[in-house]
Amino acid sequence: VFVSAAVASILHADLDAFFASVEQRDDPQLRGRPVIVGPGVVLAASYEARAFGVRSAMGGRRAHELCPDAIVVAPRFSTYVRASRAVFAILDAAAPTVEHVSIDEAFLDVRGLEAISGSPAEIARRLRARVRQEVGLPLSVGVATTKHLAKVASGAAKPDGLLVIAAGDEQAFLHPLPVQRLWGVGAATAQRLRAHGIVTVGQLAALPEELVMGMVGRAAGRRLHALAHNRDPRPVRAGRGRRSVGSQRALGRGRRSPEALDAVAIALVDRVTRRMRAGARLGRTVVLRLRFGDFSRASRSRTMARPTAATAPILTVVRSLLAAERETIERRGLTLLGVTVTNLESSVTGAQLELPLDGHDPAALDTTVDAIRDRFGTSAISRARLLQAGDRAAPWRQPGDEG
DNA sequence: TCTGGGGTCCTAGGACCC
DNA sequence: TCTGGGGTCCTAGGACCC
Repeated sequence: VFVSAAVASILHADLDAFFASVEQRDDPQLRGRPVIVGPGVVLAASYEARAFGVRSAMGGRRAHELCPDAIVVAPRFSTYVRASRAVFAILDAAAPTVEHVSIDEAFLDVRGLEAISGSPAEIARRLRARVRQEVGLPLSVGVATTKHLAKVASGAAKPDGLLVIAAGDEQAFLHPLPVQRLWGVGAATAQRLRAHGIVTVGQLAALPEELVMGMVGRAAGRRLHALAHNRDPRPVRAGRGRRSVGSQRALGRGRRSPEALDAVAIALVDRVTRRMRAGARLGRTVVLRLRFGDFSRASRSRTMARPTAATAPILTVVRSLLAAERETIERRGLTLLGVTVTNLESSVTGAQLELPLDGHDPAALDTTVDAIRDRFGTSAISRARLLQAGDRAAPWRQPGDEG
């Protein structure tokens, strides 16, 4: 399906400096002042702190040098999750198709809502006002014909702004921007383009696709060329599920005994499997992430015969992958250990098989969907909707399979 | 600047299958 | 004995994003 909206009706909603804004909301003394959510690496910086050059992912020491007067507060993740849920409740009520991208970001497709809710710009204005009034947070919104441009627009609208790129104005907006503003262009790709004298989106757009592919690789080149021309066929997808669940822990420089490492592994596996069970998800591939004493990285993975969310089999795999690296770890030291489970599928396939697929009885379907929600929680329902819509990509177990 | 924690997608080679 | 043409799945690593 190639979705290309004739009018700008895709919204990208993005909470400004999310963690830092929540802290300023809850402590009036922090308002108007540089706030860093830390300590250690900067998780979020208020706009007052950003004015001094402080950025997220920056080391705490560097941040202190740039902005010695910043107030550093410890993160309160459960408060952020609550705030995020309150915002998403408002977004979910505003459009039938809302794609949750991360804790502070979402796409909305508001096509066809003109008669009920007004123009996309009016919907965006109302969303911003409601989030401000009801949750107390600044929300920036970009409106455009594609997801990519809506995201670029919300970025340009920040802080606390709204920017609508009308159909037909795309190239004029896009072309003067630096290439880094394109989705998927980071330091490495920007450097490669700069080596060819390409700095702006306009310069990139002037090149034939083959040339761009030669500079940055096949897939990336194709995507960049399309984005520079504002071609982005990705539709807004309701409630897209996550593809992996992981947890990791930095270990510092000190040496750890195999027993201490095993204790960390147990804690990581426990965290990951708990989250999988809470989300009714099973996984088949276990990835062990390692970072050595010199900060080089490696990953080791193993795919199991059957998907699971149980602690024991996943811990067994993690232990065996870890044991195979023992010598390397002893030689080079270990500064980070992580466990990620991918190849996820929903654990509710048993219930899915009970759907009356050939009956087309809406009442029976509703009953089944309600039953699934009661047993497995709302996270299972997005999957059921996808299947209802005929999503062939969703895993579909055969009746003879176990589980 | 000595370094968090959570993710996504792509590439490439090898094993294996018909 | 040598080899076509099509494919899937797994593993490891890299770039990127918030």
